[in-house]
Amino acid sequence: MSGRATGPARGRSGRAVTIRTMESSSTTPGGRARREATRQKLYEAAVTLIAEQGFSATTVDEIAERAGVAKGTVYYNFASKSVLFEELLRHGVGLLTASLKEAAEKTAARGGSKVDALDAMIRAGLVFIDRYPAFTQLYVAELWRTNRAWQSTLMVVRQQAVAVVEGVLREGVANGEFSEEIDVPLTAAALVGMVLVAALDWKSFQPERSLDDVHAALSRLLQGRVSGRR
Amino acid sequence: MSGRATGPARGRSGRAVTIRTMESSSTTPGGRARREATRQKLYEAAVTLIAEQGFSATTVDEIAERAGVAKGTVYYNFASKSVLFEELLRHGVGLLTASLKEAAEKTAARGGSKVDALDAMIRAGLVFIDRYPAFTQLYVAELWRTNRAWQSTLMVVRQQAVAVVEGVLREGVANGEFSEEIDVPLTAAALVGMVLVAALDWKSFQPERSLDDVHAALSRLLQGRVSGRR
DNA sequence: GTTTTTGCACTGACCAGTCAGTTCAAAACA
DNA sequence: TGTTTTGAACTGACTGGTCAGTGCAAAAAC
Repeated sequence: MSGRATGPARGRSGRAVTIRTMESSSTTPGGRARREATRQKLYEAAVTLIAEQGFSATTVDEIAERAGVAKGTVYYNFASKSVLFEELLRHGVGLLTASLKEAAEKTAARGGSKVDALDAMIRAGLVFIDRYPAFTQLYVAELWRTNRAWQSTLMVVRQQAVAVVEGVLREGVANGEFSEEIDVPLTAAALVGMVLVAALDWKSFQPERSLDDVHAALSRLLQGRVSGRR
Repeated sequence: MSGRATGPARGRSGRAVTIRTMESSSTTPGGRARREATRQKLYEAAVTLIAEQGFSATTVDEIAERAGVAKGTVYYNFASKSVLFEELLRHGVGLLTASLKEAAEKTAARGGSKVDALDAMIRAGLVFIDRYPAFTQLYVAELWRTNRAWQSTLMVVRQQAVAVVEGVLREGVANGEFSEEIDVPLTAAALVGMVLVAALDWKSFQPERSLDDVHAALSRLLQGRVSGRR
């Protein structure tokens, strides 16, 4: 409604300094919840679009439109498109890590074995992917890229998640439940990959299958019940 | 011959055309072979750039520059950037599929079990990824995307590769080597994922490890020798 | 009163794809 | 043999369009 009746936009000559109102995520008694809601909407819009098309092919205009928000609002809330994406990554992996940890700890509290813990984490991973398929998709697509701005963010965040699996494997080796010969980092990566790829395939190519079905198949593989009858 | 009977070379706006000093290129193959060589150079340039940056973030100018070729040559050889990429995908997955098939067949000819065949295919997969890490990276990054031009190409090509694994699993079920309860497509996807993710992690985060090391770790997982001592 | 959002015009950089012109190996010719 | 012609392969400046990010005043929310 407003806008631009008077005062021509400044060209190159009068390059005005960007005056961005303070980011300060600190104490904002005013519309803290409101701002948070806007950011959430932007995350949700961005995650699906970027999962479908990739980061570069997704425009800020699209994100704003899908979030039902003005483009200016995107830049009021995030310094740039990349920053929005990085925070999205951090947020998403944070959820996953917490979920994995919880699964491992609950199993331990119940006195379960380490295989049980791994199994519980597989399920937690599947539940996560079931709930946030787009995020998972986007994460996998970006994980092994190099030369991108958010590369370091991604590494940190990846390690947090994998470390949870590695921890359980190491405890299992320590208490004799797992062979001492297993390669912890490699096995952890393989397990994560197994779940990731199986789940993405599930969602992409046979979405009618139930989570329990998929979980059972992966459990069987984990416990070496593939070879050998029954 | 076209134009240029008189005066210096001119572009359309009268700007003088740069006359490049000719590389003598005495060993240049002429005719068809030359074109094929150009396409090969373009594939190689494109595969690494797209693996690093993604499809949309990679420009045709970059690809041409890295291939040591003019931009126009890209469009002389491929209808578009997408077509170049699609042919790259087809070419790469073709190599992988052939390699997996060969591994399975050789094992069968040797009278090996189906687990042996799976193990041989794991190794073949690792060898492939070891040789073409950039292609693998790019493939994984694009596989679960939707709304992209090459979506259908990707599906076809994926199915070719996974089908080889599924075939071995089915044969194993048929001859009683594998449990009848296993879910063939899901298990195949999980196995592929296990190898893919473990290998990409290997290449990205611990490239000093030997292929045998990685293979041993995955073999152990396949044969259920993780839980249980020794 | 302050913070957040809106709406939209605007800029500058970047980029896919085009096309008039150039090169050269091999075929046709002398 | 040497010379001319042909046309597929290649070149790179250029075009038309797209998009991230800016600027700002009014309005809405708090």
